[in-house]
Amino acid sequence: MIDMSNDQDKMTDMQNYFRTQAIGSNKRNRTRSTLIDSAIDVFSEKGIEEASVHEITAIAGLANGTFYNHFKDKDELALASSEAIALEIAKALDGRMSDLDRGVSRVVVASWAFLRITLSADAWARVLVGQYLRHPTTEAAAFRYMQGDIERAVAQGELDVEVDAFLLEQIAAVMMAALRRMLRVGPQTEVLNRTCENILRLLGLTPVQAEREVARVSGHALLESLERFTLID
Amino acid sequence: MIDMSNDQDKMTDMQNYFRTQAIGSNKRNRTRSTLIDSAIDVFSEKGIEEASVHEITAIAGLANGTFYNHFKDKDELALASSEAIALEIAKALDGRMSDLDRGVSRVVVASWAFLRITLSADAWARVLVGQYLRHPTTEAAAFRYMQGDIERAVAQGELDVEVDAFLLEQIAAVMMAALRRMLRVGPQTEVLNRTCENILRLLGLTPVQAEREVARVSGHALLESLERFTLID
Amino acid sequence: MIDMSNDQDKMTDMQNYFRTQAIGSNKRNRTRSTLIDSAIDVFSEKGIEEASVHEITAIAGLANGTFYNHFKDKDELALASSEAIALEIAKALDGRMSDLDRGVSRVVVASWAFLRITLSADAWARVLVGQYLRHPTTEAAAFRYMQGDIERAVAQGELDVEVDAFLLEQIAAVMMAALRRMLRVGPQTEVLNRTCENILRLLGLTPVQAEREVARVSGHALLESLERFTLID
Amino acid sequence: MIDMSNDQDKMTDMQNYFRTQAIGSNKRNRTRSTLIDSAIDVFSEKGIEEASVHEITAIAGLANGTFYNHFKDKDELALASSEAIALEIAKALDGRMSDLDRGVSRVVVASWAFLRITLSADAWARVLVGQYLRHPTTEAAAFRYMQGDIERAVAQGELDVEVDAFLLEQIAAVMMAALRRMLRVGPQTEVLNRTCENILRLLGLTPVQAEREVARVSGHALLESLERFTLID
DNA sequence: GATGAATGAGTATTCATTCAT
DNA sequence: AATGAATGAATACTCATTCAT
Repeated sequence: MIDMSNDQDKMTDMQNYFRTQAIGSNKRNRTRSTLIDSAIDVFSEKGIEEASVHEITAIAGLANGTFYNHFKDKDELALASSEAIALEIAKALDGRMSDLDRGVSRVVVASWAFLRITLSADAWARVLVGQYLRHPTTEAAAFRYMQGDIERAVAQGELDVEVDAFLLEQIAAVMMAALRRMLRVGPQTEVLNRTCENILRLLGLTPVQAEREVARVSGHALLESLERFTLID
Repeated sequence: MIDMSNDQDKMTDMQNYFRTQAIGSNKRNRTRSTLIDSAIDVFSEKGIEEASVHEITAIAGLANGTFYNHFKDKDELALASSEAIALEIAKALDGRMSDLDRGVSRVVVASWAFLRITLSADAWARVLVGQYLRHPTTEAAAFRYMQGDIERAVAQGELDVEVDAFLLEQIAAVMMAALRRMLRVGPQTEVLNRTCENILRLLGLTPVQAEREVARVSGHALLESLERFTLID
Repeated sequence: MIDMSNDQDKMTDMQNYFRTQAIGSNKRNRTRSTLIDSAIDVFSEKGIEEASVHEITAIAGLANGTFYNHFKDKDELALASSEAIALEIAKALDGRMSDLDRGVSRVVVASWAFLRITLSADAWARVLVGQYLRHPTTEAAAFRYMQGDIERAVAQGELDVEVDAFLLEQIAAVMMAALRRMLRVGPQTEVLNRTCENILRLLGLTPVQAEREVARVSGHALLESLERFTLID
Repeated sequence: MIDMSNDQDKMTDMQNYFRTQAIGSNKRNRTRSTLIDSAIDVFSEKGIEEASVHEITAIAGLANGTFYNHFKDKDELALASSEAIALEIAKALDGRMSDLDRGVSRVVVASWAFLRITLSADAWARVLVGQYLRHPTTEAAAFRYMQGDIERAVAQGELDVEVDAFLLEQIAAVMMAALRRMLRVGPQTEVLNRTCENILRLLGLTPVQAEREVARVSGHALLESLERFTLID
């Protein structure tokens, strides 16, 4: 599932990611996926606000009007795009973490991997950030999958925290801020680590504990593998 | 616990805040301030994106073209508005905190007060949040005034942390997330306290220390006074 | 001597000239031609500068935005209009002069006819003049078709002249000046003849030769036919 | 009266030409001249159409409203500017040609000098061309001063031509076309000579005679001096 | 006479959306 | 389902002009 080659072909593949996934599906789904691919392309380049339906359909090689057979408006497409991305990432993480039991470690790995994966495909990151900035709470939902791992850690007696919407929003906020920073300055291990530590601090660990947890995981083969992670494999 | 006595008179005052401040200044400044007042009004109601120059000038009681004698475009006005707000808050805090020496306490008070003050004038909060979501880093600069207090705490040996852009961005992110939440659900002491604690955690305190610091300050007369704080007084 | 029977029916026909030509073509072409007809109408009435896109589309019976499906801006439409006119005139002349061999005579007939035809449709003349005044060199290209006839005359040993851009510009200049005059004072045989003579003088004939060449052609059936020339016939 | 130095200082001088001329005049005249200088500056750079009153007054170092104390609108200023230029050139020529008696030679020298002088100050040329393209007949009046020389030549029996408005317009047209060309490609002796010959051809000389007349004058000290002509001296 | 802030009519241009084909 | 021409509301922005100071 892991692919070490980051060559240009992969980039091309990323631009057709969902369309490729939809091969074999019915025509409606294929067209829909083509639109999402184009949307991610345009959204990431010009921002969601500045993107026009016309440009998206043009890049998709479809007619203007076709868009409206699939989406009510640009907002719906933006939502669908970011959800498709979030789902894809969640699926990838789920597969990889299946044999990881400790809730705290799962939180660290998931956070680290989320940031890392997203940045491997920075068009995806831009869309997630863009959608978050437009509708912070809607998008914070993208992190709700982490809720399960946090609650697992609570049940395991490793975290003492009330898991509520406010907490998830705070976690989403620091992750998104980290993502924005790395979209500007490029991926940085230090930022990845500090962000994970900050999340653990928000979850009630002391700085020392947080650092230890991140260190504990950072030698893990899983994260190593993610260093060269791309979603296409 | 929180005083929400935002009677209409106060609201009216807030809507003319900068114009009132500019009385006695020259005509150019008065008009400019009038535009900022209107902009805050419209921005907070419909969002910066959806606001039209036409509506802003109409509410200001000015001609459309007058806008362009003062601002290049809507972006410049949005920036000017949020900067005017941030400056005003900074000034208010500075005055009140002049006899508070402990850096950590200053950070808590400032954070608490920032959230509290902003919410007393929720139009201001909406503009700050709106501008933050459009230009997160530009606006994060609004929090840079906190940098001094953090560094004071470091110098006093109470914090052990490297104060860099990443840290300030993370703090801004949690504050803004808290602000957004309270703009939705209304001001809540719990959110104010938890947000302050989170900031202290990001600054390297343990959860226990953070809670103690917030508790220590929360009985303080200064915060009490802020309970009924409005900027016009 | 000149037939000015430009009855209203003819005028009406001229106002729909290109639209009429495009009947049978696809919708896109028909709309485009409709816009050109309207543009010629408005341009000739108020000048290219003063014409507004709004007015053009209103007269065309189309929506404002439709314009931008066909032309980037007013300049592009002005260019398209004058080119359509020039092409149409060139086609009309080409057909009529097919059995005229002498280069010099062709130059005279073409010049005379160009001025004459244009004036039969003075809206066309106004557009050509207007576009010429905005972009003299671009529009001078409209006269480049005359280059072939001049070179033919040179090959026939009747003219001794170097045909270069400067020469064509000078010829265009005198023709356009003549056109402007007649747009003010109405068509005049004397102006037509003197302009043709001037062109021949610029081409190197002596005044006597020039006069003789014009006289030689002026009894010609072709010119007679042009006396009552309108493009719809 | 002739100045051989074309250094940058002279350029600066040209930009203040009329203001400098007006030193010693009353304030109203000085302000008016300052406006004309600025107008020539802006008109020549962006074209008359694209120039704004605001920009002209800004460059003049005057307030917006001051403009309207001196001119009704931009058109009036454009006219005043081109007339001021034409008058200045006419004055310069008049002085230099006072001892030249032959009408034909005066026409050649005046034409040659007009083109040459204008190009020495190409901002002037741009304004004259710009104004000509907006109002061809108004500006053609600038050439009416040549009428006297032509009539002198007729009286001397050297030209056999009827001097009427049409003829003057044709001459103006070829001169302006030549000017436009040289504004594009730079001054060229060949263009100067051919233009003068063309004017003589329009005046009824044969090509051979025209060439001889131009050659006759071209060795003349007066033209030689104009090679390095600048208006400031 | 000069100032320059305010005016507001006027225009270009975009773009989501519709609908006949 | 897909097409793509047409729509027209919406908005930004310019700039000549006025007028109180």
